[in-house]
Amino acid sequence: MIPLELFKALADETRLLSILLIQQEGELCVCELVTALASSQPKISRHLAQLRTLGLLADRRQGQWVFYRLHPDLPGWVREVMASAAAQSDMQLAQPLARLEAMASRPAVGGNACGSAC
Amino acid sequence: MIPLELFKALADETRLLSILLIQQEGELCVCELVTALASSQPKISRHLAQLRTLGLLADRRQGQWVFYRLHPDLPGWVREVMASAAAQSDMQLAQPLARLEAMASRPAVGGNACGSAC
DNA sequence: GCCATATATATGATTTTTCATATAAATAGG
DNA sequence: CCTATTTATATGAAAAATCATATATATGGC
Repeated sequence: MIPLELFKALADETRLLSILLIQQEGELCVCELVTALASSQPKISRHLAQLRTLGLLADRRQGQWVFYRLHPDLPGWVREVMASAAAQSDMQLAQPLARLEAMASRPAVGGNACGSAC
Repeated sequence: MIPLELFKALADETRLLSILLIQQEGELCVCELVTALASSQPKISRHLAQLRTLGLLADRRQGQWVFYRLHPDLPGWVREVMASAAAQSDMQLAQPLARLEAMASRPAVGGNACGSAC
């Protein structure tokens, strides 16, 4: 990963907000990002696949859901850039975070699909 | 300037290398960047104008040359992002810097247009 | 079969590049 | 001083390339 590749990856609103939300929440599935960003499922899925291919995100399948998180091996300078951006993104993240909180049933937290068995 | 705008500005090879070279050298004119990046003059000029319009660069005309420098009022988080990128860009900057050094007569240094009178 | 996710194709939109030309300043010759 | 001529830079317009989105289809787990 060279700087030019990172900046291209972060130069799209959907990808930037997705990665900042994932950074803040630790892990999010596709359907949560679809709700948070009020976008279509194929659109979100395609951008997440792009970030995964680049090595910025790692994914984990849990039943019907695929959860994305920051790739554990991210170099320090990449984390630095993302931290600088995150510190300036309160306005951009407020509404997506509100929609995330407002989700009736979120996978893997509170009332998730497997109930108290998980 | 929001993070998305900065990342879009840095997501082009010509713009990224231009701004990193300017950061390292302090100030460069258009013709020096044309040589360093081995690109066409209109191409360089357009990208510099874009960076100036965005507030990332400031320009100064000195005779026939126009010198570009980092805008003095750049916010700290922008400088942080650029510093993280610069620290990873030795490979990308090596050849452009070599071409810069190899320029027969560089404006405002060594043998410039006004000779020893300046 | 249903739900969540992924992929393929086509299309629209934006970005980037090039070409030609314009402005502006220094230089040389009369 | 006046008028080419050269060098440096900028810009309008068009072509070319890239990117993003939508639609439709496919896969995989329950």
